[in-house]
Amino acid sequence: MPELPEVEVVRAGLEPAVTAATVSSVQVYDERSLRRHPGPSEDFIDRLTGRRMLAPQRRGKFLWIPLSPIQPDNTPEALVVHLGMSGQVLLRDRVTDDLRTRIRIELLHPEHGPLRLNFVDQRIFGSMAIDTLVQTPDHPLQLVPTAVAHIARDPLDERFDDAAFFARLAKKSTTIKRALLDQTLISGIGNIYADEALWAAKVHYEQPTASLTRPRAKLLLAEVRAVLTKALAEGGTSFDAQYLNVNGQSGYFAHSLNAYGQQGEPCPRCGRPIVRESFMNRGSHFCPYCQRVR
DNA sequence: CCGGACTCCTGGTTGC
DNA sequence: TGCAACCAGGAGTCCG
Repeated sequence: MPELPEVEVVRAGLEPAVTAATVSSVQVYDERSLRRHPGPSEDFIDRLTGRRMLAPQRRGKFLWIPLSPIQPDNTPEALVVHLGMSGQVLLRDRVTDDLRTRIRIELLHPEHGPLRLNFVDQRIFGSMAIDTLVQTPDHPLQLVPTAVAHIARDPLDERFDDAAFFARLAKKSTTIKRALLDQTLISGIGNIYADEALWAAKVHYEQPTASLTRPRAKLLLAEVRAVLTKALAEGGTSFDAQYLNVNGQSGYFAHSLNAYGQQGEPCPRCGRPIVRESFMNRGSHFCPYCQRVR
């Protein structure tokens, strides 16, 4: 279940390997991984083959690799990757295969030579697509894929507007976990880090956003950043020097979780049992004593 | 605007 | 032991 830290680990791992590399060939083994590509797989292959890749970018859980334009006046395009629930982008040498590879992209890098990207995805909730890049409304020089245009900046983005976020929270009539998972409000947070940040800030997942005091909202945002930053630091430590095993799941369960999946276990703060409740078709894990609606 | 239901999907786990 | 039912959830869509 890759969230912001896992996706950033993938982005950072891909950066030195794909930047300035040229796509020599593309194989699509499962068309379902192109669900979000506007066209048949032949179109995906045609538009990607021969293109040169630029530095990978990320917003929230979306990752994209801008492609060098064929003509200077062409509409800028990018290869957009979403890992969904189980997606991985594995950076390999030219002969390594991986089980459940849905799409393979062969690259030639001017310094590193031939490389291969295996897009592996067990559950096929993830996808690859070629998309056009458009301006972001709040920054004329920054481009994002059209599929990402509605996604809010993430809390580790230096242009994330804390005050605007608090103002939108106060105006909404919804509950806080729903808001944290709303990628148009704040991006990059999934079920695991939502539960972890709420636990750390002692906020109940059904706390109405409008009644969350400003100090508590500030604390919650700080805990969101702390949880994401800590996970990022732990996930970013397992790089292999020669061939980076860029793995969306790496380090995921290595870090200690205080609430997520801990139902029945003692709350690390008060010792009372963590409870799991069903919410939004997923589990919400929390301490009923530490985290109360108020 | 809001929330609930539904869709996509497969492999590990649970239950009979 | 074997097999079916269940469960996990990110994101989009549709509907009331």
